[in-house]
Amino acid sequence: MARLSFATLRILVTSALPYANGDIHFGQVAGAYLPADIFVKYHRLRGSDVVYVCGSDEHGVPITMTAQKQGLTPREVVDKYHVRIREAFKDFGIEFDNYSRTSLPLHHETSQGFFRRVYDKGYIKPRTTRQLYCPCCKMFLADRYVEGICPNCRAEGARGDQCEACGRWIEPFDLIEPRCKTCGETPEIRETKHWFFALSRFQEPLRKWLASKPDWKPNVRRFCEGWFKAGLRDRSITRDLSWGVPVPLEEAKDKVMYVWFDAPIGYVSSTKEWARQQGKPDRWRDYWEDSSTRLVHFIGKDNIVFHAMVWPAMLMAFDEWVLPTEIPANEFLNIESRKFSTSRNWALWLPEYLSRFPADPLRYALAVNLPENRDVDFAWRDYHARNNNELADILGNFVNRVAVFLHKNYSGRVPDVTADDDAGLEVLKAIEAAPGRIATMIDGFRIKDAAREVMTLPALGNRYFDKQSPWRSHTDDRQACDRTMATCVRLISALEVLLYPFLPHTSRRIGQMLGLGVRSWADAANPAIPGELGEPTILFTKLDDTFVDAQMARLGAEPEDTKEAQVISLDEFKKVELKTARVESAEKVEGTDKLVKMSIDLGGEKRQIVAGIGKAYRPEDLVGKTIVVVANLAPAKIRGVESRGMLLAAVDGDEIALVTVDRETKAGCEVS
RNA sequence: GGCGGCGUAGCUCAGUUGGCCAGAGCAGCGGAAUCAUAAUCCGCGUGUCAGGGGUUCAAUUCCCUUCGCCGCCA
Repeated sequence: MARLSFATLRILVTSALPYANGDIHFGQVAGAYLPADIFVKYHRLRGSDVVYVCGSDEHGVPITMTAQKQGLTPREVVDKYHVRIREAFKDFGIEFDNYSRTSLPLHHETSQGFFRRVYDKGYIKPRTTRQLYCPCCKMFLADRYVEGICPNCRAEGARGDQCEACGRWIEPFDLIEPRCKTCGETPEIRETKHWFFALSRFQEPLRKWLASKPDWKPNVRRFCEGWFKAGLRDRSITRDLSWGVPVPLEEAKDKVMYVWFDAPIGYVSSTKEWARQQGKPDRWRDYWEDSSTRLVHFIGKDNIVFHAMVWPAMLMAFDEWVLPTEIPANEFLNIESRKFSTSRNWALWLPEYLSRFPADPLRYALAVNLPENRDVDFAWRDYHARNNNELADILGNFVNRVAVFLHKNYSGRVPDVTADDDAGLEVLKAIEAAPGRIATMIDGFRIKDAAREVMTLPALGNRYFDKQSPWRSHTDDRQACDRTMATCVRLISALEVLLYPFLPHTSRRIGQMLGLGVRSWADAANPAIPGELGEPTILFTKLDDTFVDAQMARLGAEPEDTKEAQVISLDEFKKVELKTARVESAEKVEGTDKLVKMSIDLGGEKRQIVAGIGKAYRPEDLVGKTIVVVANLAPAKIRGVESRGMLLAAVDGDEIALVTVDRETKAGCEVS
C-alpha cells in the first residue's frame, strides 16, 4: 500500500543513460525506456509532481575506439549518435522532461564537484598500478584491447580479459606475445597511478540500506546479496585517457574519470539542465535534496550492480542527495529465441524500425510482454498477431464500429443519456474500476499486467455491443439503442485516457475524434462524452501474411527450419526449371556496387537478368561464362531494372562463387 | 571451478506467506451473429507444472539430486 502514496509525492524518474556509440535497440527499449515512459505518462495524467530525465552517456574507451575505426573524432561520434538516439526516442513517443548529454560543461562541472567533495571526505585515494601501455598509440590499453596467445589453451587471438577459445579469464600481463589491438605493436608494462573509490567501506551501510527495501524485485536483491558475499572491493575510478571528465586534482591532470563514475551523476546534471530550461535554476534541488523525493531508476539487469551498489555508495559518500527509492530492473529481451548480439547483428534497432513502421504497435507488443520477471522472447510472428488480432481487430475495430454506426444512424451525434439497465451498468462499473486497478499495477511496476488490463476494456466493449445488438434495437427499441451507443462512447472516452501511457499516438487520434480536451487519470473513471463524434478513423493497419517472413529476412535469419532440413518431393523440385545460359554481356547497374545487369543466351532466347554479385565479380569477367539460371522464376524489377531469371551461386557472406558447368555444353541445356 | 537463475498447455507468458478441479492470450476445433478494418461474440484443454528422490495431512510452490539453457565471479 505504501506505493499508492506515489501520487502525492515528488517523483524523479530516470532511465539508464544510453551509450552514444550506437543506435538504440529493442532490448534497451523494453528494459529501461518504455516501462519508464509508461510510468511517467501515467503519473503526469495523475497530476503527480514527476520529472523524467535521461541523456546520452558520451565518455569512455569504446567511443574512442569507434571514433578511431570510423576515422572520426570522439566528439563527432557522440554528436552523431546523440542526435540519432534522441530522435528515435522522440519518434517512439518517449517523453523526457530533459534529454541531456554527459559531454556538456554543466555535467563536467557537476561531476568534478562531486568527485572533489567525495575526495575531500577521504573516500577517494590514489594507488599505483601496473598496466599495459602501447608506445605507438601513446595510451594505456584497456584489457580487451590487448590480444595475444592464451596462456591456458595456447589459442591465438585471446583478448586481455578473456579467451574466446577456452572461455577462461585472463590477466592481460599473462598473455603470450601481447599486441595492441589497434596498431599491432607490442605493449609494455608501465606503472601508473589511479584513484580508487572506497566502496569497501560501504559494505555495511549498503547492506543495511538494502535490508530496508524488502519489496524490491528479487532479481535486484539477489544480485546484491551475491556481491555482499564476495565482499565489496574498492574500485578504480580514473583512467589514462583524454576523452572524458578531467579529474579535478592537480596531481591527476592527465586523467579522466572512469565513465561509470560520471555517468550516474548525469542524472543530476540532466535535472539541473532541466531546471535551467524552466527558468528556475535551483529547482533541481527540490528533487535531489529533498528526502521525500521518490527517486526511481529504470534499468536493465546488466546495470543492477552500478545502480544498486556503486551509485548508492557514491551518494552515501557525497551525503547530500537522495538515494534511489526504487530500482525496477528488467531482464533481457531475446530476439526470435536467440540472445541479442550486436556483434553478430542479431538485433533489432529502433531507428530502423521507426523508419518503416508506426510506434504504437511496437510499444504494445513490447509492453504486453515486458521482461519483468525473466528473459523474454520477441518474435515478429507475435508482433504480427498482436497488431492484427488485438490492436486492429479488437481495439481498432471496436472504435471503428461504434463510430461508423453513429455516423450512419445518428449523423454522428452521441445520444445524451446514461445507461441504467443491467448490461449498461455493468460496463459503467468496469469503467469506473479500471483507473484504480491499472494504477495499482503501474505503481507496483507490474506494467505488463497493466497493459493487458487496459486491453480488457475494448474486448468488453465488443461483447457488450454484440449482446445489445444496436443494429436491431435501432428499429425495435430506440431508447435501448441510445443507451448502448452512449455507453460505448463512454468506454472509448475512458480509453483515450487509459491508453495514453501505453499507446500515446493512438490515444491522441481517439482524442481528436472525441474532442474532449485534456483530462486526468481520475476523469477516466467517469468519462465525459461529446455531443458529436468526429469522422471514424482506422486506428491500425493490418499486416499481411508476408510480413513475418520479410522481417525475418531482414534480420538475416536462416529459415526457421534449418535444424531439421525441410524435405520436398521430386514433383516440387521439378517445378523449378534450371537451365544453362551463356553470359553475352554484363554491366553494373548504375548507382549500385553490388548489382550486375547481364544479357544471357538461353539457347535461342535472349534474356536480361540482374544479380547481386558485383562485389565478387567484375562484369567484364562474367562475359562468356556458362552459368546456371532458374528460367521460370517470376520476373521482378530490381532497382527499376527488369530481371527475368535468377542465377545460381554459392554464397558465404561476401564470398560468392558462381555455379557453372564442368564441361562445355550448349546454352539452354536443362539442368536436372 | 564457485555462486545464482531459469526449465508451466502446440506458441508466448502468468502463477512466493505450500492446499479452491493449475491459469491467460494466441493458434486449433465447433457454433452464433452480420453494425464494423471478412472485423465480432459464445463453447471446447486428462498439461508426467524438465526427470528422480525427500519433508508434509497436502508441493508447480520447501529440501536434495540428475539433465538442459543462461548469467555473474575467479
